[in-house]
Amino acid sequence: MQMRRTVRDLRRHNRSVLLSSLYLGEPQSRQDLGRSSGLSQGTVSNVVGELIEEGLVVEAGLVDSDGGRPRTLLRVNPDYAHIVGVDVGETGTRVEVFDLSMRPLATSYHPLPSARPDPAAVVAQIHEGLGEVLREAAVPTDEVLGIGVGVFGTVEQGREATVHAQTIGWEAVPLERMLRTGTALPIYLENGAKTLGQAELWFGAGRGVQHAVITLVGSGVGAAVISNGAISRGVTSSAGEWGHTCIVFDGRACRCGSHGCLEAYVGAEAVLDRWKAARGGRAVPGTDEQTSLAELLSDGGEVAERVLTETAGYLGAGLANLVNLFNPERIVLAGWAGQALGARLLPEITAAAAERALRHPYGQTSIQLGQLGVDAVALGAATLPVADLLARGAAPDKPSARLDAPA
Amino acid sequence: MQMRRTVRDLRRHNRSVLLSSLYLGEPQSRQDLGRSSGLSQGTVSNVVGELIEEGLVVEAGLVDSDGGRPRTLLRVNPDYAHIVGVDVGETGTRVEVFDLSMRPLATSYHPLPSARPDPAAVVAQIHEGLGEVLREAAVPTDEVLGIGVGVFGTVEQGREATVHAQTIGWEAVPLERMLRTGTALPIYLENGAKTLGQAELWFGAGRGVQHAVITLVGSGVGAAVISNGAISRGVTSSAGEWGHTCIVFDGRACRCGSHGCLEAYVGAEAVLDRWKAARGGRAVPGTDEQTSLAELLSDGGEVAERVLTETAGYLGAGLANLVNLFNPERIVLAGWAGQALGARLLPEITAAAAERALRHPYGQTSIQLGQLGVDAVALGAATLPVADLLARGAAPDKPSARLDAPA
DNA sequence: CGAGTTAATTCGATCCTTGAATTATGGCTA
DNA sequence: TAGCCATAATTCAAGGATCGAATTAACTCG
Repeated sequence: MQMRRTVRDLRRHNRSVLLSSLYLGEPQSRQDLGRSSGLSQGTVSNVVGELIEEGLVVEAGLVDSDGGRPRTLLRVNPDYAHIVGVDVGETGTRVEVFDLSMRPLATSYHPLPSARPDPAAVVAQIHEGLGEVLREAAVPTDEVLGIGVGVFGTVEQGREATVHAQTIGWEAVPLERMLRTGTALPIYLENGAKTLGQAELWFGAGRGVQHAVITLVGSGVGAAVISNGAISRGVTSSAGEWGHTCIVFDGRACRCGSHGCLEAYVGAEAVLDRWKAARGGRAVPGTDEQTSLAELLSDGGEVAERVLTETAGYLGAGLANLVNLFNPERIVLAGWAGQALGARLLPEITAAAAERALRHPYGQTSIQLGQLGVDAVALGAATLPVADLLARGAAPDKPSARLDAPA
Repeated sequence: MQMRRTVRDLRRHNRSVLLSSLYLGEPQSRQDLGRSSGLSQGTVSNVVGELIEEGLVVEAGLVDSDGGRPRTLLRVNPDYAHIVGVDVGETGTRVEVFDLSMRPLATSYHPLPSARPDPAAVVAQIHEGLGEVLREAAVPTDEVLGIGVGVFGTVEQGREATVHAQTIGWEAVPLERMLRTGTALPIYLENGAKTLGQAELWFGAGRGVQHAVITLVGSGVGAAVISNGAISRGVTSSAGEWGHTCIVFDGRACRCGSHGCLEAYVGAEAVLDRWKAARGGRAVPGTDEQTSLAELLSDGGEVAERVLTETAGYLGAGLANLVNLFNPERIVLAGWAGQALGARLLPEITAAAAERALRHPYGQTSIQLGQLGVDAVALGAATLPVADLLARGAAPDKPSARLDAPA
């Protein structure tokens, strides 16, 4: 039960409502805003005036009517600020700068030095990448709204976010504090699966949806659960570990230490393992997981097809569980392996899910492929500072960008 | 993104905050309220004055201080209104009246005439029970805040709530409209597992917790997921169908038509089936499910123990899935079979869950037995009108109960 | 070029919260 | 028993926000 206090919070909230509507929707006139928000014309005019004066919103053309003053369309000013998105993946670190409309302006990528990287090395890479992209895009630091970081492992939010990644030996790594040593910019840390989910929610296959699950199938398996338009985090932000739900009681061993996890059946590594086993132990073709999976998908032989059919069954069962537990409007199959498998097997996968889910909630769900590709982790990370901007209705500090307004 | 509008919504919201704090917490003074809500003394005084004038809140004694004016404690007036809670279960219909503090005043129970009851028959039973309990408790209709109904099956909220219950052939039954024909009181319809969850959340094992899952194990298996202090519903309110998540890929047939559902392993009926199979097909002792399960728990023989150990394993795996997906602070094992199994097997169950859940989220969760028993479905149903009262900060219509206040 | 139409702004009325000052209510001590 | 002190609760002017009606702005059409 959050508490609102003074009449000023009202204004903050209404700014937030209008700003969000402009950012997430199409350009709108003041009239449209009034109708959709329920605010009176006068108030909309007033608030919008403030936003324009601060440079957050700009007028964007007129739409002519058949007689009558044409409405002026409004949209968020893409040049109001820039945002940095960072994707700390299992193989490397990608840093990107965006303008406020999420157009990418510059990118940098550094592969990780080892499979079990030292946190300090990762932090150094991020700082380095940050300098590179800001220089390349010629963005001064004080025009950056904030830095969003999507990282593998569990991010525990608190006074200072910490990262847990059992598989590579990170235990309560104070990544936020470590990052702060190299920059004064606001830092937002979040699990990579969740940032990708946020990206698909705002700009991809989940647009406009209030209840969704964005699944992420790569070598590992995860999910971002969106409930009432917001990501579910649970008490220590580790909700959504779909990959480690048990789907075959006492089944195949999983790298998490348990048995029968979904990841141990549909994660890319697991799929290839099962293929290898089905080939009587003969190594699978391909030089890395991605090419091997491509080989499997194009093999066409009886053994490969059987492995794929089984995979579709397991994945369908996993999706059916999501349908039954969360009753979402939409399920998005994302992640490199998910996209690859889905491109070929989506009919089989949805059929397997339909067979196992309860009829009624299944009928309310559409299962789609992700639209943004894997790079979307950095994009999603960059949405974190923006989400904060929208929620506050204003940038944290900058009091007002322009002072050349009439007195 | 809900939109607040005028400055009056502010007042409504602050009323709601103070009222909720008084209802859900201990009696508090105006000072305490100010501190916990962040509102100024003056506003608290003002709002509380209104609430007292309307009869919603009463002063409840003084607490003396060491020198200085003693604070007057405030609490919600238990006699401000009454609430009716209805439990439409698979075997019968229970109707109860409560005062606002949820003290039960009268109860009525009608067993269902058949295993596949006609909706009209159920509605007639409810109306009948409603008349009975109001008469017995001598509560006039206009003192009833509303009727909460917890019903088996899925309740789809919309303009008018409808009920889907695949297993007994109810398809989009317009129960709310049917109930309205017999009474003018506000009606709140919700799935029974969710109302029980609400009861445990407010008054039982989930008190004060923001992220919880209340599981309900009876003949069927369900759950209520509480996220940020509120029940998760999903897009058509059918979220939480934990019983029909797949836990053994292509395992035992479930009555939902799928295979390997959790319910097909740990639902009371399924447990007894497995016991029967383990006895080589010999019927199990006991006249009904409840007594049979009690026999199983007290049998002590090797076969029975094996069945119980397996049950603990399956249930633990199901709970581990909840831990991984929802990252709750607390999991409550409720429902008659859940309570019975848990009373004896909780250590085994939690051990099985610990073995399968991710270490970090599991460490954040405590798994407990339900505290309220099965009758809590009606209690939870009765909380629905109260929750609405708290959210609005006032009763929907009644403008002001007392007019004998000073001008 | 003026009438008609629709968009946006302006401004007084109303409502709410804050924060300081004031009033209320008790214990303690001389 | 009277007066002082401490704490609780109320009162009230100031500041801020929204609404709604009236006004001003901008454009089309005949």
